[in-house]
Amino acid sequence: MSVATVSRVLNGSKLVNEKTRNRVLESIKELNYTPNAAAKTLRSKRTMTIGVVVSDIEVSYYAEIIKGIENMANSLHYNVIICDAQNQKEKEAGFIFLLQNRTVDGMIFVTPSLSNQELIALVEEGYNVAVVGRLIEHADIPCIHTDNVKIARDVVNHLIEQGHERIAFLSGYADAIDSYERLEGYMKALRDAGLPFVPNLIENGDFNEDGGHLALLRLFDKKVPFTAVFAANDEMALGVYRACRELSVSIPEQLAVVGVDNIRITKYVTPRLSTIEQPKYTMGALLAEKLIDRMKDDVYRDQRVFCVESKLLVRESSLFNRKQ
Amino acid sequence: MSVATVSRVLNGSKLVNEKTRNRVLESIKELNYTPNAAAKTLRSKRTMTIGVVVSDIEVSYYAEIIKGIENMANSLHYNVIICDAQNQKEKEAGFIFLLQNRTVDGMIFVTPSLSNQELIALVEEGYNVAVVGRLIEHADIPCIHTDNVKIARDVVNHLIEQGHERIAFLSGYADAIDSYERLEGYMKALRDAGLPFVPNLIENGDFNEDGGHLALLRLFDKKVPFTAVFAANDEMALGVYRACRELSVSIPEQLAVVGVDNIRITKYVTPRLSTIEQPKYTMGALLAEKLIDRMKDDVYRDQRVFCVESKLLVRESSLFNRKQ
DNA sequence: CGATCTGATAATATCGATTACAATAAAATA
DNA sequence: TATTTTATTGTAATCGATATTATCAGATCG
Repeated sequence: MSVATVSRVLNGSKLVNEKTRNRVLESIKELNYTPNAAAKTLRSKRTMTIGVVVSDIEVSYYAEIIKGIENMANSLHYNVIICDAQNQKEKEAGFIFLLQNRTVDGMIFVTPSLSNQELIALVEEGYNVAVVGRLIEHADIPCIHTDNVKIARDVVNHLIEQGHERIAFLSGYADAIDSYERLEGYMKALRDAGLPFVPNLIENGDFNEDGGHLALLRLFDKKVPFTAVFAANDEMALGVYRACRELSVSIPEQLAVVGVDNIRITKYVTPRLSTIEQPKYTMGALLAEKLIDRMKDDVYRDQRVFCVESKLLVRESSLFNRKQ
Repeated sequence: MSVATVSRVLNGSKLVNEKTRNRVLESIKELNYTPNAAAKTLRSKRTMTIGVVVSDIEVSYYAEIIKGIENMANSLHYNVIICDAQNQKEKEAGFIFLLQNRTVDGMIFVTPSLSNQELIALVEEGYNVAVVGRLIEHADIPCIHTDNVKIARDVVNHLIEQGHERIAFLSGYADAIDSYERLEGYMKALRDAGLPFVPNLIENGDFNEDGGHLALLRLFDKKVPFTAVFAANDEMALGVYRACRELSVSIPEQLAVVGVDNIRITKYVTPRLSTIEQPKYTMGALLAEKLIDRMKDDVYRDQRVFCVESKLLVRESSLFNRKQ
């Protein structure tokens, strides 16, 4: 029994006699042998690991995506290393370095803060990269994103149907692609309905609760009338709730509120928050699958860009029809 | 410039001439060189990685602990691999196998489902193991836990002060150590206050919302009067809220509710949930520090078991004094 | 019966970093 | 100048698994 034979047995080579194979398997059990991953990796250049960089795992939207990534990867015999930047941009660079260092087989980015340029640079260095939440053109990067324009239109149309005519929009970071696209959808829906676009009804936030809170306070300060708020995500909508509580504004009677993401808390606040449900888990799983796919075989490339469907969930926070 | 010299430079050996060192450093930059982690590990037998097995990362209580682990580990130049069993017991065994396979330098367990026996077995196999949330006697395992008896007493005493005399207790899994110890504290507090212990006021749940919901419904079915509920954790308390909504029982007027853990949602529900705050982040950080400590140096061993302080946060869900 | 082929196994080079030891050059000393 | 020290650098073994090549029975064939 040489090391080679053992290796053959472990890798299911058929060039081993049945008797020898059994003898090897027995010894393996007896000695409680586990192959050394480092040695394997050193030789084969494969870690069977993919690294995931996420800007903040506490954002339940991201957490769900990562769950999808993880389960799919595991079922394909890959392991996942999660790098949580804890909302600190500067940490992300460190994680990328770490992942390069540990030579993961691929990386998935679940973060808005890294630029397309940076991702493309990684690809050019030879890494397998995939990204959630945006569309990168002309690069060999699997992408999964949602139709943000449609999301915004669905929300605004719903509010218009409820009789609202002055609808505020709380954007996220002004430079985030999500913010931009949602603003676009917001404007389109207004235009389609023949409603005026009032720039004063737009406020920027930061996708966090505090940002939503401040943004709404600024909005009230302006004394521009409005009866509904479309928050770029649920966290900001929670900030709106807080502001309304402080100012004794009742939701939905005085102000209708709609968010995006369908995070867990939306079902626990009073009134329950209307929001947009996205197939987060599926997004993660699908992306992981596609990434692993192209790591295996770099000749055949099927679809690279995926756009998933999202759905409006109407709850009490936007159910108060002004038309009647 | 030989490989040895380069290695010496990288490892900060002082056996290198200043000029050579600079020359090496320059080349490293120029070639964009990164040392191969697999080779390093193969040689040194150290991965500079610790594995964390968590029963369910979505439980924000655990998530916070893990954040503490991660930050501390990172600051000590260790990486962390998080293994989320997603509440599936059978997954945990697989993860342990994975961690052995990847030869992490140490493992931290943030899960109630693995038995002490199993953990001790790992230690006997030579792994460095640490555990959150329980106390393991006579084993070389750093532990961090809270004084569950005190937690329960604090809660029950608070309810008694509010004038409650018939206080129900919704336990978690009957066999979980937390359940058992909290029950003990509950009984002690009643006894100390000269109140009777009514076995019918105890119901078992599963530490999840649904379990709390069902447990409370069962409690109501019994027709045993009670004016307050001590839920073994916040998730179960949320289940209580749901049951009360369905049955139009008002909190806190008809029923006072207190939970444990101070998860985020507690501040968003109406009324806000009284609960017990535990220094989750610190627990994680401290445990990681201790584990890494003993991985370095297996001669000196300082304190192995830590018990952290927790604190009652009184909010509206238990603020309705019956004495007046 | 010798030559060729085949199936099974052993030997060995390799991956990249570390490290004990050897080698060399430069400096210090006799 | 010869010799010893010291400082610096190179050589080669090593970690454990894998892939390629070599080896060696038996089987098959002319």
